[in-house]
Amino acid sequence: MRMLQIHSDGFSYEAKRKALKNAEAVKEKVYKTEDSCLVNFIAAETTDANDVSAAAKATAEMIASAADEIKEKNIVVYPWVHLTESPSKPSVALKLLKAIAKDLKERGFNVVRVPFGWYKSFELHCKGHPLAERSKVLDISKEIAKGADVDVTEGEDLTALAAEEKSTSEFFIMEPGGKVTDIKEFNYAKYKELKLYMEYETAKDRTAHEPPAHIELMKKLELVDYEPGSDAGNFRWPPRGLTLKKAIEERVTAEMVDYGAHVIQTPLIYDYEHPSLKAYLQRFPSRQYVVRSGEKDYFARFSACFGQFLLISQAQVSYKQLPLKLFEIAPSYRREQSGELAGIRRGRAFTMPDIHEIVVDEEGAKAAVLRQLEFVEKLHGELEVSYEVSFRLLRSFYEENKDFLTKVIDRIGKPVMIEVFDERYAYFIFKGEWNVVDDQKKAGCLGTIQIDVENSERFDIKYVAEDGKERFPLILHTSPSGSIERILYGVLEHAHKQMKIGKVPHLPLWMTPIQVRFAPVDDSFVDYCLELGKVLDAAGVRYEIDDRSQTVGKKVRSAEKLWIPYIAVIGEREQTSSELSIRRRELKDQVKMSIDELVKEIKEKTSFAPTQRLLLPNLVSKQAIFSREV
RNA sequence: GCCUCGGUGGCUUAGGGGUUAUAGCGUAUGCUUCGUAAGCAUAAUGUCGUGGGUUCGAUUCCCACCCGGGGCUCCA
Repeated sequence: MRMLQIHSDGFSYEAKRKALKNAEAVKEKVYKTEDSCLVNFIAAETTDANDVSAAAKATAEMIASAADEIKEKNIVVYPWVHLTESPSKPSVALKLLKAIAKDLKERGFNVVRVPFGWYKSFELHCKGHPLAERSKVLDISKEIAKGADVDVTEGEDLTALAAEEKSTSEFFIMEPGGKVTDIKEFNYAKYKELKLYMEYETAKDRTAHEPPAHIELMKKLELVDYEPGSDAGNFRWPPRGLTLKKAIEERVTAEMVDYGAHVIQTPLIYDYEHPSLKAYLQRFPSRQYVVRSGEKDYFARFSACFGQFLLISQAQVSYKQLPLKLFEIAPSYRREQSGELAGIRRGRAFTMPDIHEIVVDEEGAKAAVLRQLEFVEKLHGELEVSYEVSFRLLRSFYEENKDFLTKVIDRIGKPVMIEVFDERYAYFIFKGEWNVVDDQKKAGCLGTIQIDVENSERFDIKYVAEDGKERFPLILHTSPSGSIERILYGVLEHAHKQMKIGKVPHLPLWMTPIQVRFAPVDDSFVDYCLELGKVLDAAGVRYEIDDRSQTVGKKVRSAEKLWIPYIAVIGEREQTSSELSIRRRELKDQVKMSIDELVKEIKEKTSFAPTQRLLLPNLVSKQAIFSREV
């Protein structure tokens, strides 16, 4: 929408002849007033078609505030297409103008709407004061992206926010066996981290004075870094970090394949106008990245739900295939508020392993939760971090399923926090969360299992039942591990906590980019290192050779600063004896072993993880320095 | 989005309305060929976040914007 506003002493027009076949019918072709008025020449643009009523409301608001500033009660709404180079269709323009006029009348202004689709003559007399001539531009698609203050039109459902506000919750701790204790009464002596997690969840003051510890670590270890050329909260992954990221992705994918998932890939951007997506989006305040393509706006997905739901809604699904699982490593985007961003704990771009499991009914869903618990617990264990579990349940579901919940908590094997809420503010009736607590006592949610009771209908996802009829299933939304970024955050924060209590920080061996570093004592042993490297290549062990011409002390220091778990100094002794001298980080020792024994030890400790190649040259002298120190 | 603190070579950082803006790490070159956390010497590298303003003069003061930290709100 583009608008030219003139504060005028008097105004008149005369409709001469029709410019459009379907021009408005006009009773009075002539209008004239001597009263002062605010004349608004308005052109509707293509973008306004995205949401005419929102554009109308925003425009009316602009006019009303301008009128208030100049204390004017008389408003003229004048269609004037020539203000824009990308006019909307006439029908959109007419709808917009009518809606603007209606809105302004409701605000108590005297409104004259000049007929649409005519060639007209007009006269006005600009008052010439500083506010008498103004122009305004509105791009409603941008306003849609901003979300908050956009009008809600017919049939839309924005009840989520309101429901969340008035929803009341009860918090308690449930132990294996089913014992329930109020969160304030519970004895946390043996459960320090659970206490921290509970305090975080229920705290009013979340003040932290230091930057999160993982931010410095992620740069120093050259794993991941901010990209200043992108939007805030978008990261770049140099090769060490990318190796780790892919190792985690492949690990989770392998687990999901074992679980029986259909592994897929779906688009990054989606059409705002798609009926199912529209209904889904309107349930929530919008936090999307908007992507403009030609005349249309798309949004970057904020989870894998859309693509997976659209794919499965058009697939043939029989009860025989249930429970049916779709899995995707889904790069996703959420335009979080700037103040919410915190390193890789919370960014605007993240990589979410996301599985949706389609089940027949609530019984099927509960059975699926018990199955999914297994891999969620297993994967979190492999991250070598401590975590706290919580469940959030709708009261009715909680009341009817206490036995089920007890079974779940028995499986978890330690006390968990329970929140029971009275009003369903989102699509789920059950949500499990696996959380890490960082050094700032803030919690970050990794894995999650949710039972979704409303999206099969919204996305028209059906299966054919035994009786040949189509039925809506329930859907479990699950992230087996949480986003890769969040995992790394958890791992690094855990390492930092270890450091603080005097332990050696480390990355889990299976994900660490470099498992072995060779430090030849001088140039002449580089060739022997290359030979040893071939053995590691064959075994799928990631290594590098520090072939820079430096002292051994300095090479060891460099490897230690990168937290490399196995450092092998290679010199005359090693070459002649074929025994390696290995410095093991975690055990803080130095042992003799053959290359085969080294391979065996590493392979045994990482047997559960798929082989991931190192994604940069093995020779350190050939590696660019991205953000590491030495 | 709002409040608040910050941004000085690749990184960490000193400084401050006025001559040529520090230092360490890293990098380059030369020497050193070294045995488990820093070998020696020399050199290069700065539009002091960006844009505008005040001033004889701005990296320093003011404004706007961008980026980062913290907080509020938020976290489908």
